[in-house]
Amino acid sequence: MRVSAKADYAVRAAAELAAAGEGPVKGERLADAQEIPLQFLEHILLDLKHQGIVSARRGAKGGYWLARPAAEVTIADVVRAVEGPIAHVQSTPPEAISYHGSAEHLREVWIAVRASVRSVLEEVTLADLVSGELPPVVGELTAAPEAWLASTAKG
Amino acid sequence: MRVSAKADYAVRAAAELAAAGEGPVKGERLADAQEIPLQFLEHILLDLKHQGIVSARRGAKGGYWLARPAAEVTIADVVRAVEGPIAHVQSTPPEAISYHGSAEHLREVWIAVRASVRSVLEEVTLADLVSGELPPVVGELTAAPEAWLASTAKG
DNA sequence: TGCACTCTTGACTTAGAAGGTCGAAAATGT
DNA sequence: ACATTTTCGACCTTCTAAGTCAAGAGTGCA
Repeated sequence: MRVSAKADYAVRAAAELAAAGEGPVKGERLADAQEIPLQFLEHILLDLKHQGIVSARRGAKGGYWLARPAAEVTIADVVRAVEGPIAHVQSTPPEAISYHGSAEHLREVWIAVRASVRSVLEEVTLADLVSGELPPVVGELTAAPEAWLASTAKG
Repeated sequence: MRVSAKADYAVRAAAELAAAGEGPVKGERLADAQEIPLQFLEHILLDLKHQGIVSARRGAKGGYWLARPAAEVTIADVVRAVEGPIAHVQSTPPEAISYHGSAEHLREVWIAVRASVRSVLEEVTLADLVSGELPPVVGELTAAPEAWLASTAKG
């Protein structure tokens, strides 16, 4: 249940592209702006290209840009492009696992976890992210002070 | 954003212990009941012991049992015992990361993700899990048909 | 005491991900 | 046509996840 470096980098790079607007942006500029290792970033951008999230052109005036409008790309799209499906259990979608005995209802729990993650990541678009006008669900979840603490009351 | 085999196994073993009640249960019986590799499971149970979630005794009448009542152990406790903190980004708690430029608001998004995961995992106790009477939040999140689909409309 | 039983611990193996290096391919401007 | 710029993709190293193996140490019973 952790967010990989790859996913974090991918979203940051995509945000930078969303903010840049139309023209192609060089990988090096993205790497500088977000302090991401350049070579690693280019692998990530390649993944994003294969998933149709960014486009790229080589050569002197080349670079990367968003293949779709920033308002139509969600953070979930970006994360899935580099990490694969969200909230899989043992590399298997939770609805495809059958639990036995006392753990029978665990499937519902994992599905609820996936749904709750999706409720955030599929609502926030790159346009929301760069404008800072995040959808209501984010505000509701970050309103409670304990949301900002590393550990909760129970430890 | 995936659930490790270790975490899944840990919750299943803990559920089995919760269902078993008082007496010590042998590792082998847990492994059989939940189809978990025995040697791997015993490493996991050791983690759970170190975190004070289970107790153990060696010898002929030995085995494992829950150190606390099943209604006082949440799934979040179990997951944290084997995976470490929930929803960390690049092995760092999201509130400790500072994002620059266009990605400035990404921190709020990751914190919202963590809060949403916690809202499920910290609500469900082992007692809830074995009885099948899951708290309302799970029912709400699993009610929508798309929660049960591997991919959503947008892909 | 001795012994069978079971947890405890550490070393080891394998597979894949994280992160980085290098050379080739392709597009642009002169 | 040619040099420059930048993406593209193969390869390599380090680290973690997942799982195995074998030996050590406490517990109960005869």
